[in-house]
Amino acid sequence: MLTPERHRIILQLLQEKEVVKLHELVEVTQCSESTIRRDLSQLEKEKKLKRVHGGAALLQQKREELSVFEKSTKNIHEKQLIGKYAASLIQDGDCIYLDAGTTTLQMIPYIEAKNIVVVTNGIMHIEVLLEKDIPTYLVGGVIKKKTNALIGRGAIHSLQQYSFDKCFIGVNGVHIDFGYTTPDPEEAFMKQTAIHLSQRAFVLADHSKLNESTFAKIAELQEATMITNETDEELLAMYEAKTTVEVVKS
Amino acid sequence: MLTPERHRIILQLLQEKEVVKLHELVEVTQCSESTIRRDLSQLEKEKKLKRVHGGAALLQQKREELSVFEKSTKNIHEKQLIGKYAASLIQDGDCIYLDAGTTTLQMIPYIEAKNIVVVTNGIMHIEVLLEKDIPTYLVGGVIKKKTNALIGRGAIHSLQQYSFDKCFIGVNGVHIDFGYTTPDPEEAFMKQTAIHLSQRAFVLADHSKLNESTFAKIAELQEATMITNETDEELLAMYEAKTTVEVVKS
DNA sequence: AAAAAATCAATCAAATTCAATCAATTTTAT
DNA sequence: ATAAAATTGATTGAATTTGATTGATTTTTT
Repeated sequence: MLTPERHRIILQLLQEKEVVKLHELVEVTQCSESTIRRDLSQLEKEKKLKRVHGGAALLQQKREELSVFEKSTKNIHEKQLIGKYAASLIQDGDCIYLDAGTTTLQMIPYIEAKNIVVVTNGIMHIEVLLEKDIPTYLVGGVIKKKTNALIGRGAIHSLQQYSFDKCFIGVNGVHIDFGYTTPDPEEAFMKQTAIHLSQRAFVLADHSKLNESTFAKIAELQEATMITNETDEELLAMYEAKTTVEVVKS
Repeated sequence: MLTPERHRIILQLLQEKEVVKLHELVEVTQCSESTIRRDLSQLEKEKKLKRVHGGAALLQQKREELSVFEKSTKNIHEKQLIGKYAASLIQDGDCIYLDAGTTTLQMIPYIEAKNIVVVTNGIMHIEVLLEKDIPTYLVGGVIKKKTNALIGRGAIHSLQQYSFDKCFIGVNGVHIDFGYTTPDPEEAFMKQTAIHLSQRAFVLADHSKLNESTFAKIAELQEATMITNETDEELLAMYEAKTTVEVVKS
């Protein structure tokens, strides 16, 4: 049996069943495990399917991408709620800065305002923004591999070419004494600069970030409006004494 | 049995069965393996079928369903060869500008030089560069959706912060009178600027680009070394009179 | 948490298929 | 009719594909 014939059979079975076991394929094609494994490897490389333990699975373009960044996002549901609310704050004609990070990424699907312009330092954001036909500017700079964010001198310089109606910033820590913090000083400086360039600044922080603090300071609490989903009244009151807090309910 | 008759039989069998083994064809036509092999080679060259190990397969035009990845790769093989050669020109410690586009994208897997820095305006390039742990800077600017390239005033300004040992530029047309050209003036200006910022400039152009010209001029032929895979001696001599040409052999 | 079972990637040698070459034959041009 | 060109089939060693085997990894069961 020729290679393309096996490939055709594999893909066809996959279309019908969504997932297919290696053993089934061995049965159907009457050739060895090794051969099927090699076929699956190749087809995976060609982006025709996704290998899984025990066989292969269909990959739907969009569902696949979603699951990738679903994996990368703990507390996805909360982040989605926060993102949806934050997106509702954007108004027609706004110039927006979207900070890199998974929380701000969640905003994009919910953006409905027309005629806006978005500047971002998040490479992952680009694809989703362009899919929604939102005119997008990317700041220049060095790419931080771990977070796929643009940072550094070049990024700051590039950012300072703009000014914004609103900016949306992700943080790793929110603390009553230490303010908003994040582990990387370079990233912190990026976020700080964006806040200073914006008329209004919003910090997105799900409740796991509250009362936490990390190495590098971004800004004082009062320099930005905090958007969170924490519902504990006592904690809330404490922060509300220092800054504006908007709470998203589930 | 005459050649056209064999060809007709081969194609007809192929239509019916989608794939056909060499041995079947030997049986049916009653001629030698060698003859059938030659037939298959020729029919493949005429784009009537695709040879595979053990026989031949129908080539479906409905590659629409295929991934963006594959669509983006016309002349992939030639581009890979050119890319591989271009990558070999990069030396340890170089500062490189990589223009957006599929040809320069093909270079990245073959880059072996150590301690280099890459600046690019191609968003697609980033993922591959980071995978190879190459420190990467992205220029800022507005994102052109169609080509995933960063262009415009911001991009130019961002680019001018750097200078390069070498730059590698993709073009759409190479013409003895009109020089290097590309359809979008904004992109042309980006490429032009990069060339001016580089000690040495290389233009990557597979042979389908030769003797073509498009709207916006990038540079004169002599402003960059041309890397191509065209082998026609006469054509080659014509270009070599005007600029340095490096030919990649397959 | 440990053991068992299943699945995996990597490697190997055998079998198949391949491209390249050459001489014999057929076709074509003169 | 003769030489040149093209086509053919056989042969060669090289390249590819294949199935089996190995020990490692993952999943399931105990």
